[in-house]
Amino acid sequence: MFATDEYASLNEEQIQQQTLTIEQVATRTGMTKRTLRYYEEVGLLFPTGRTEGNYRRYSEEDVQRLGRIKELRDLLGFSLTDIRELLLAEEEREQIKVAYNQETEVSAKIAQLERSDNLIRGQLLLIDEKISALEQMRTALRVKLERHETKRTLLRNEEQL
Amino acid sequence: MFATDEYASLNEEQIQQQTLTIEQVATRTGMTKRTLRYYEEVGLLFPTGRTEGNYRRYSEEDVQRLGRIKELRDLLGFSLTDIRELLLAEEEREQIKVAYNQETEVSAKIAQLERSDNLIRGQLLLIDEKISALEQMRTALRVKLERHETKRTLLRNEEQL
DNA sequence: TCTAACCTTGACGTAAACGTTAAGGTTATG
DNA sequence: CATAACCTTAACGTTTACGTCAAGGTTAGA
Repeated sequence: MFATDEYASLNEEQIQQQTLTIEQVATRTGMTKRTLRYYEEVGLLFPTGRTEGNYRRYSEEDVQRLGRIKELRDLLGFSLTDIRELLLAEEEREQIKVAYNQETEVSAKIAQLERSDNLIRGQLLLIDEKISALEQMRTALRVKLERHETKRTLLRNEEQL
Repeated sequence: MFATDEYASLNEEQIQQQTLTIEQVATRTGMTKRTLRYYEEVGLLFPTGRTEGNYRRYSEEDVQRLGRIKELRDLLGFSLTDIRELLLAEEEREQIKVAYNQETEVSAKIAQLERSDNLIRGQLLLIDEKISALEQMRTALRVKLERHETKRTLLRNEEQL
């Protein structure tokens, strides 16, 4: 009764303190305001709310999601379309989870889990592929460093003579 | 005397068998001819030779390099500009290696190695960053799979009752 | 030597991912 | 309540990484 009414007890001003303007989100995430609007345009991130005057208001969750998006974009080089699908897959899993919790029959519950697992395994394949390619590159570079180290040791011995 | 004249003993036809047309390279690498021409335009890959009539002729090395480029582009999501710089850094290391071999003074040789190492370490940082981001994602997904496995076991036990 | 099947260099087109005004509405603050 | 500072949508501009003709030259094979 107390926990569930947690938000109902907040007034306007307090609610506004919970949310962020587009400017605040932009500086916090290192993205531009244009980018945030664009991401909404292409269905990547809809801010949680809008003010009376139609100003965007972002929640902490929104900021989290933006972080995810940036990671997928910058570090992993996914296209925005790819990212949207990845995040959609996650949301789909969330839905499956809800359905799972509401399901009473055990065999149906197990089936939901299987469906979810398939989505996860698809993503794991993508990731594994990238990781092994990167590890190969890393190994190659490390081998070069080691060879240089060996050469340096030889040179220093030579110097001693 | 035999090994150094290896290529001089080949006639026109045999040389042509060593090289590949743009079409052949395209099919082999899974890229389009347009892409190959574009990569030359932006300074990413210059085919080893040209025929009398100005047709591009690619060597096996060229194909290797294209493979590298494709990997960096598709798997790691680097831009063509990034890739050009990465490959340039590698070529720079090659140059340092040559200078290194021609250098007689030990301290200078060691300095060359250091220069080369710095380039390598820069690339390693980039790669490590990407790998750890990917590993985090992988771990998160695997944890989910395990949780599902646990749930399944519980459900099956429940069924037995 | 002739011709079909290649290749060449322009040059214009396109999708993705934003950048940049422009014209006007909203909000916060003295 | 005025107004500076912020926000909105709309619309056109830009860069990257190619796709797609077009007009003409080259090559390989009968």
